[in-house]
Amino acid sequence: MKVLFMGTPEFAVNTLESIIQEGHEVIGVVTQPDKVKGRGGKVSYPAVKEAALTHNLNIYQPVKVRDSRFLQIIRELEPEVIVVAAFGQILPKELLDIPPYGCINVHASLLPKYRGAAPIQAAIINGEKETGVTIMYMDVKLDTGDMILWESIPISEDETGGSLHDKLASLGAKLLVKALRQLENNTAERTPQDDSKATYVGMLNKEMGNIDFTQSALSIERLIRGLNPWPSAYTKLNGKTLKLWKAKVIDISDTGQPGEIIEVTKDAITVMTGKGGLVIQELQLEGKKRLTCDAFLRGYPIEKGVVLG
RNA sequence: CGCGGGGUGGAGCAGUCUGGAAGCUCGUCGGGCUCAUAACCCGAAGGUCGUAGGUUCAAAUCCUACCCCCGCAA
Repeated sequence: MKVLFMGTPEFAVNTLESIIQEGHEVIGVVTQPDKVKGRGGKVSYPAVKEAALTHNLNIYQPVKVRDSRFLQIIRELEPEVIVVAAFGQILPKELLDIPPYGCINVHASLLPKYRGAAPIQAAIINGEKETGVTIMYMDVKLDTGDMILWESIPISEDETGGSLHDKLASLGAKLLVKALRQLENNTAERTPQDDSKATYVGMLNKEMGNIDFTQSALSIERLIRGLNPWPSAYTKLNGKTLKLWKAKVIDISDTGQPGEIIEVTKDAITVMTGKGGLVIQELQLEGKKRLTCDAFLRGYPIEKGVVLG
């Protein structure tokens, strides 16, 4: 099929590659404009653009896809189907109506749960036992379209946002290709979402990683995993940002205030929370590398009684 | 030219301001103690102090350029 692909970050790359491998004709790749990123204000390309470049595909980077000139360009490409994966812009109805087979989307959750921008991390943070990927037809509202295919995977005890992202990205690619086949054969089904069960999650931002130690150790631990590797969960130690990368919940009775370091051994720091204790196993001080707790303590002695936050 | 921290035996750090013998906490190896140990005691190996120049009698330390890692911002 003649496919127009729309996507931006790493998550979408798997899907793009799979479509190419499957032998479809990718007539164009639409991605977000280049942005100034990184230290020193260097310009970097979206991951999808990098991939598109290596395959010599036509690349479009409209600031707004709803721009009429851009819509005209798309019409002239005459795509049979538009595949969208983590693109980052809302598609207007005029665009959705262009391809005869419609616009289909790869979404990293089991819809109607976790509609929106950061479903992968949300599933971990909320302590879900499983999550998955849904392939659906797009409509004008956000992630509300009829579903074609979905598949679930379990969330393991040590799952991080990064590890789950990778799993779902490859699962999503697999399912999307399968859905394309069904579209071609006219065997794709439409299952409406149960809107009454819908939940929404917003974009990830730095602020949500600021650890509130009055929360339970359980939910803090999930936050740490969910926001790993980005934007990461953090607190403050002696005025400096301290990122927490790995921790373990322990059941202890109340001693000390939330955020207080109640025990320091040679290779672990235990912090009091609103409910239970949190044993920090891996952390990173501002300007420093990510370290295991024992390595950190060798060069940065910490006293019991110090309060984080 | 976005702001800032840093690169010192295998790990994490001190030492740099005020040039003058390579240090600390661990790890590793050997020995001892012990019923035993991740504990304790004794000893040993292991370093181009990011790279290249410069200043100096003398540079981890001062000057110049470059490379790499990291936090913020985006």
